[in-house]
Amino acid sequence: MYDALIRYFRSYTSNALLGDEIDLIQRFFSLTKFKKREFFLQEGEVCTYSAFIVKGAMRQYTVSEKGEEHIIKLFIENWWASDYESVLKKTPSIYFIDAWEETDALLVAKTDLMYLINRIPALLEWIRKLDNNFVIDADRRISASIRLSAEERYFDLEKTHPEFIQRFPQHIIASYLGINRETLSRIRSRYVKR
Amino acid sequence: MYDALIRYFRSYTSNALLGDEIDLIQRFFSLTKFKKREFFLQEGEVCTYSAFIVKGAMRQYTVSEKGEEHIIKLFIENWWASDYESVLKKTPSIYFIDAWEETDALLVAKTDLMYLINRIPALLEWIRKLDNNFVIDADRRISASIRLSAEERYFDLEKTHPEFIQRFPQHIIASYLGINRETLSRIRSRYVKR
DNA sequence: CGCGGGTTTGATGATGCTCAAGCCCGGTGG
DNA sequence: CCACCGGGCTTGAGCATCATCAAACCCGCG
Repeated sequence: MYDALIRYFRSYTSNALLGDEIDLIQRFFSLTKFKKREFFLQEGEVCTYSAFIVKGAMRQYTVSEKGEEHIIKLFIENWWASDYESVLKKTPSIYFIDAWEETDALLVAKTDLMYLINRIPALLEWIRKLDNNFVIDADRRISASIRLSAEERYFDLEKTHPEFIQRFPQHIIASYLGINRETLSRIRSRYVKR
Repeated sequence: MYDALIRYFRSYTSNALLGDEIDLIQRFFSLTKFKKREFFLQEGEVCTYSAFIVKGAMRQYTVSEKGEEHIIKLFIENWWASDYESVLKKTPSIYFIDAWEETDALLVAKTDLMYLINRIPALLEWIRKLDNNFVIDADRRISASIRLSAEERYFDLEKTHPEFIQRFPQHIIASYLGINRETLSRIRSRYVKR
């Protein structure tokens, strides 16, 4: 179970991970299973953990007064589910995070993760690269939302994250793109015809 | 001139900045002035510098085939103008960055900045916090673009970045929000009436 | 067989875009 | 001092895109 995590860390870093460092890491991460629709985080809570997904898929979303879900992130294997803002600023989250599929995750408390990063050079290298990737990904999505139409954003997602389109039902993808299910259905039907 | 930069770094870090560290920093940052509309980066170039804005304002945007500008970022005093993705991945940028106002900036090469971060603990602390802020800001904007209408996004910006609204003309703000100038004009006129 | 979750299709309407014209205001030059 | 110009803002008419509401369909599963 922890192998996946260690392999993941190694893939990010040129620094070696030593045996006792691996032990230390294992001590602070605890395996947790989520059933479908089980919450990892609910609106109003302060998020204090990050979840590394070993197997499964989760989603992060808001619920409007009218009860509409707006999905702002999707997570699958080797991703981290967490509300960054809430964790870092210790403020109540405006999001829900739940499991879309049955999910095995390794949870780590923020304070423990900080400790590990300070103590293990490989993890410092990892977190810096991860943060960079987050920024690049986020910038791309912002840029897409400003420049592209609904249709173009769908095809952009097909290029940048085909794994999402295979894995999640269409109405989830639609919400993630900020359009509604019927519109996405029509966009797709326009192109299936040829 | 360098005072602003040093003060800025200090505001981010609990680690002290020593005299010889300050000397080192000054050696790698060079003062550059930009006239209005002068480019810091053009589409197709690889971005190798970051610009700390001491005084002035810059913008980052794409130009579509039809010649429309889509502004994806605005920078003012104490911000960093740079194409993160191009810098980190060494890929040609899809963006232009130019000065909107006359601007004094301190430029640093990516490799020099890396060197400084490795050498000066206060700067490591700074860059980590900065990256975190970038992620939080970007997430907020993504979330806004999915959840909110054009009108709501404008009022959201009024809350989160009132300094932009005062500082930039309306058509720039409209582009930054991903709506067009006429629409923003109408949104505002609806509310001035009371 | 019936149910639940997901997708599709159609009719209608709101939101925001396009194109076109006019206005406002500060700066420049005759 | 006035005329003109450019940049920015506003307003209107018509249109495209996307959302909403409603209904039907599809399919895997108990």
